[in-house]
Amino acid sequence: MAAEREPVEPGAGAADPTPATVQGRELRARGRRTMARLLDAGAEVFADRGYHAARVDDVVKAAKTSHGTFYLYFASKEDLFRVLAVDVATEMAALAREFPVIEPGPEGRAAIRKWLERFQGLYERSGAVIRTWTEAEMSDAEFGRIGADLVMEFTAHLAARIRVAVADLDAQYAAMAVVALVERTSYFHTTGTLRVDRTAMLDALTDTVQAGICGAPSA
Amino acid sequence: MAAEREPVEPGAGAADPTPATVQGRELRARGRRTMARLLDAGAEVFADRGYHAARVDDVVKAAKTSHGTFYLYFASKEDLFRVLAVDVATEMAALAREFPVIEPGPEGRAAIRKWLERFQGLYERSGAVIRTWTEAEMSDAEFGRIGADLVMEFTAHLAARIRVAVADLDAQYAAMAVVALVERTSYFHTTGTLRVDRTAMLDALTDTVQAGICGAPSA
Amino acid sequence: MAAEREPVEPGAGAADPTPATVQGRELRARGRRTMARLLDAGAEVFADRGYHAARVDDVVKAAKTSHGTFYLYFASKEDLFRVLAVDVATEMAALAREFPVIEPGPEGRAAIRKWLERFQGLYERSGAVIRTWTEAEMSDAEFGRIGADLVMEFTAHLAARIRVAVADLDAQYAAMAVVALVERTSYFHTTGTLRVDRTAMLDALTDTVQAGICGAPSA
Amino acid sequence: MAAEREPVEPGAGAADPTPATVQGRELRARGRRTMARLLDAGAEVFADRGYHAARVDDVVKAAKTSHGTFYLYFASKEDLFRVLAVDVATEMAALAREFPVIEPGPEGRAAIRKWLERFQGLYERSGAVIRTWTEAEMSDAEFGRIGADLVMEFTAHLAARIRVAVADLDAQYAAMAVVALVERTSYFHTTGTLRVDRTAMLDALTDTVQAGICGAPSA
DNA sequence: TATGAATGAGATTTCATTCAT
DNA sequence: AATGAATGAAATCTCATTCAT
Repeated sequence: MAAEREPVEPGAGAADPTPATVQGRELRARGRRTMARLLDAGAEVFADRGYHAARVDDVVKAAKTSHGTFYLYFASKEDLFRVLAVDVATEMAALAREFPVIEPGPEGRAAIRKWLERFQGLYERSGAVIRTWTEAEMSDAEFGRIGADLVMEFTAHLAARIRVAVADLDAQYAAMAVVALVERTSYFHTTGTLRVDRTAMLDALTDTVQAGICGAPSA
Repeated sequence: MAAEREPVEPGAGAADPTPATVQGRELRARGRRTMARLLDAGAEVFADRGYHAARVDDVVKAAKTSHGTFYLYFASKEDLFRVLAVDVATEMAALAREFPVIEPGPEGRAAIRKWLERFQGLYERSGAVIRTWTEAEMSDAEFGRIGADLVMEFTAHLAARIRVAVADLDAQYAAMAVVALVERTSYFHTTGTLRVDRTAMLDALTDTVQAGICGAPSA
Repeated sequence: MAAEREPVEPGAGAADPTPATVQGRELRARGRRTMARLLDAGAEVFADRGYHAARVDDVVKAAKTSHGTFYLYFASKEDLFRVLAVDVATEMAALAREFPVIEPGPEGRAAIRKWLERFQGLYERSGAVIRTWTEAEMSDAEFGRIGADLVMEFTAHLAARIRVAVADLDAQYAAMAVVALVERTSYFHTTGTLRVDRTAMLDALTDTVQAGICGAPSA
Repeated sequence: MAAEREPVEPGAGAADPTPATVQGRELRARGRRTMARLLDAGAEVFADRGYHAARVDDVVKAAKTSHGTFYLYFASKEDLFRVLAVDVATEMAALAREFPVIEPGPEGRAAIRKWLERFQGLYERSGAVIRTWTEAEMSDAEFGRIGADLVMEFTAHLAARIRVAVADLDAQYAAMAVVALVERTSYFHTTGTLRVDRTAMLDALTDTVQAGICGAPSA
């Protein structure tokens, strides 16, 4: 029935916390606040219950607003998720571009360590969204692509850096190994599957990455 | 939903492909065949669509049977998943117990390589169920435990073996690293996120594990 | 989300009161009865309230069944209406094919009169569906077509018969005039807009048609 | 819906394009312009989508104004429609009063022809509103009455004129036949169901009316 | 043992109308 | 006089589970 509504402009841009336009409407200050509340609520609810179990009702309750208002800002539950996902993916990609060239010695170690710390921070905040990508069996898988694409981009950036460091290693593979290591470690840590001290974990991770690529422990 | 039903005897045992008793009923030949069909169908459908998107209707269609029959064998959709999950978890645990002691040199390499190949095979067959654990936000979270428990057990076994090999390394951490590496690599490979040749992937993985633990590449 | 359900086979055939297959399922006796109840209820509710105001809830209440059941037989409210509409359209078309050759004299008159009576009967039973076609602004107008097509077919059949009777009259136009006259008269009568006795109305109508085409009153 | 609101002064008068007072407020120049825009937009949107499918949102967008403003001028969507409908009904009634006495011969023919042309013009402009009356199943049916009343009035006027012309014919019925013929023909023509040239259609219509009432073609 | 049919709670989405500035 | 934002009742549709044969 709905049929002839103009095609809903996909969620929103990305970088801005709250965009100036949604679904063709201009947003004023109040509207922006409301949208921000919805985004926060969405992130929280998806984190708590996962994509499927999350009901729009939970989101609007958390945002202290109404169903009607929700659909003023997002075309659907999926749309909300997409906005959040694209945001996180963008942040991740930016972080990947800042992955340091791996060098032996204490300076190299410090650089890696610092980067990992940032990654872990991001994961702690947005891990729920990231993990939900795995529920990729969402509508038409058109969706799981966001996750897969990100992994590819992420890996590519890392591989570029690693190539600089060690020529005779399969950089592509190494990059993937780093991604696997870092992501899963953060995953196990954040979900509490593995109870390790955060600092200890980051230290170990740093050593592994450096050693794994430079071929020898830095100590 | 399931609400107030008397506690249903949990799905089935584990090792046997199809058990002799379900929900208090004896199973004859025909019954066993039906159950087997349902299990196969379940594995396939969960693999294709993920836990939430999988409908009981899809399962019974794939098994060429009816809704009524489904509930003769399983107390619920969750019950079916649990049975499948426990099966895989059991296999995984068995595999973990056979993780070889890591040794330098070609023999060590061969042992690792062989083990990894088996893991990869298992993952290829049952990865869907494994990945679905990540949708852990299922009812009562009582469910995500299966996955977390398995990871712990798996890691523990590996750590035990590693401890034998290299005393002065944080075995616990190393084990987790191996798990992360192996699982994610298989994941990326199976889902097609990263297009690598299977053999090349296993070779690289083998090297990494051996080097990572023994401190030097085997060549 | 729903996404990948097999395309819903459009309603059903037409001529049979209740078809043997819906949405891929075979129908047994009980199923047929239920479907028949739903069709009856639908016709009634659409008649009472019109397409838009009719709620699925009204239909299932009238059919003494549940929402779930409704969607077992029809893909949507629109689907139900389409089935009813196609049924009526088919009956109408059949009736049009039986429109008599218009002849002067008492026999001609009797033939016309008899046909009009049948038309009026059909209209009385199914007028609600027919009138609803005017609400043609339903999804994509793909729908109003059923009505428009029927009018065209109807008119074409009549024109063919009229051509036989009077060569020098614009048969196409005459046919349309007859359609207009007959349909609206039935409409005004059925809705009570014009309170005329049924017999008187049919008599007058008969005279008009005969006179209009043969050029002179039959008396 | 509207539920328990105090009775709102019915939309507006009728004859004036835009009245000086709405809902108790005086209208200045700007206000009048806004109201005119809303009326135009309403006519257009109702024509395009029909009463039910028309959303207030469509109307305000077409009028380049806001929801809030809409309710400054109309108590409800229904109110807007009523205003439009009453306007058209008034025009129609006026037209009916001018229906000529049917006389044989060229002068009679010309008079009829002229009148029909005016009718057709009006129908072309306002047909959408007229057709929407058929969606009479609006709230309380209090609404379909407008249409039915109009038809009655229209028919009554015609009957009066016809009575003058031919005493021994059932004038009441003849009038209805004319209404049916004229309205449906215009309908089929405007909606494109029947593709006939406008002039040809009017000619044929004229002949039919004259012949139908005077008993013989004018030629 | 098997199955087609039925159920109904619950999830998403729409849109006329009101509010606050 | 005007407007963007908010509201929430109501409608459609889905699907795990139970029933009756």
